Amino acid sequence: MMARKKKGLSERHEKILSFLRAHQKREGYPPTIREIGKATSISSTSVVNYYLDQLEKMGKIERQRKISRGIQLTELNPLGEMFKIPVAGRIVASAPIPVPASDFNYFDAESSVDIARTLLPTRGDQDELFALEVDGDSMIDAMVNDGDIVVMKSGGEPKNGDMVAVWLPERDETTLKYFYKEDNRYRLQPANPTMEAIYIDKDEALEIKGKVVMVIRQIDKTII
Amino acid sequence: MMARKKKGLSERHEKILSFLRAHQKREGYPPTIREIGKATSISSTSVVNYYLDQLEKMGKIERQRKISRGIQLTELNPLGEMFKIPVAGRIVASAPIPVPASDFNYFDAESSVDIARTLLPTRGDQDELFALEVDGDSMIDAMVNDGDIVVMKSGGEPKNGDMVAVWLPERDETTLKYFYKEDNRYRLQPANPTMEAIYIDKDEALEIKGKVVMVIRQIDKTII
DNA sequence: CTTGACGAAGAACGCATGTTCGGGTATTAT
DNA sequence: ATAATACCCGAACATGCGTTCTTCGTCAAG
Repeated sequence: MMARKKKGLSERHEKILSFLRAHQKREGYPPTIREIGKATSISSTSVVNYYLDQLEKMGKIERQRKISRGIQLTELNPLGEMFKIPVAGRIVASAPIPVPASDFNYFDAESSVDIARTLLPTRGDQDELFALEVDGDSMIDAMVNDGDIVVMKSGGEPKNGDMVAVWLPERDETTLKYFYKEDNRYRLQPANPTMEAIYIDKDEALEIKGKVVMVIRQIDKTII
Repeated sequence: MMARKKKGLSERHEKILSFLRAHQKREGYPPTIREIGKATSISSTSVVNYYLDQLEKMGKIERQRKISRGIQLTELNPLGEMFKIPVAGRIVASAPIPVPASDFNYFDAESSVDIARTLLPTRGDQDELFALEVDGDSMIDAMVNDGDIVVMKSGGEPKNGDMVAVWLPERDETTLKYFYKEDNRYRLQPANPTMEAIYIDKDEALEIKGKVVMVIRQIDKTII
């Protein structure tokens, strides 16, 4: 008896949208007009169609005319927005980083993490990405803890300000630091601002193993 | 002239599977039998159906009979792989946490992060999840830095060992700590093992705003 | 050679599903 | 009051699309 002419989404719009979400998650494919009708107590397919047209104009959904179940939520990233990144191994301060072979095209599903594309640096070959699990507390000066997952990108020259994983052969040490090239040396700055930078002479060996793109800490890993 | 009776996946099986993957990613809904046929150079729908039946027996796909486009890959987690988590605001040491209203069913696309379900705690209402962006260096003792994104879960009693966001009214302070209930006090343990715990008497006020589920640090946010 | 399983077509059949149309009833504007 | 909207049926219509039936060629075993 009301809720008319109220601009924005009406109750039916909302119900349809949430049904679309639910159905897609539950079944893996979009519903038909009639299914939407049943779920939202709309008896006529034409009314559903009427609302779908409105939702499309509002940009909430996208429709493929003439094809069955051709309805997608624009908000819902059509799966595929995800990137599977292989976990190449563990990273410890006392050992070099296990950089994966350059030709890993398919990887074991067991050892990979899924990251949404929206969280990854846009552009750039994401095939060069790999991940490492941090072993031990030795990276604490980089604000990285035991069990954290470090996503790295191999290849490419590090720019000033990049966080990189470096292997210092003369110290037998792997470390994560912000990288700065200075006149006669490299400055490796810890992420933790309360800690001091270390300096590496230009003639001292230094191997940049990759650029750190992201750090993930899963605190509650409850299974079940 | 060969490839017959070779158990396992034939070339056609592979082609169909990869087309299913591609189509789902590209269009957001499964293809029809005829579309599969066209894409894999199979002229007859019955042949496609023949292979689909085999793939279903092998457990590679799941079919909803009689339903158009009722084909799903089992490999691909049928329940939307990704979870959109609303970013409720920023978290600072000097102010309480902005916990979102309990009835946010739809949220602005602009302020949300996508997290793969595989990285989130299984089970449990994921509707209670929300995210906060860290403002400033004040959470360094929790190994959390400026700009990090903290994913939290509201509701539920904190268990010993959980990392929680607490608001200490008597100190006007928000902090992230591991939570331990001890005899006459609460012990709030920093994530950084080199730092000391703080103790809160049982009669001192303490508000647990949520349980920290995940911390994400995007280091390279390069756009384009 | 015959038989049967397998791979493949093509066409017909029929339910599934999007589209359209004529006809309603409120609410609001003119 | 009349007209203009916005909402809402229900039903017919026209494809879309899964299913099934018939036929055919090939290969391996009996």
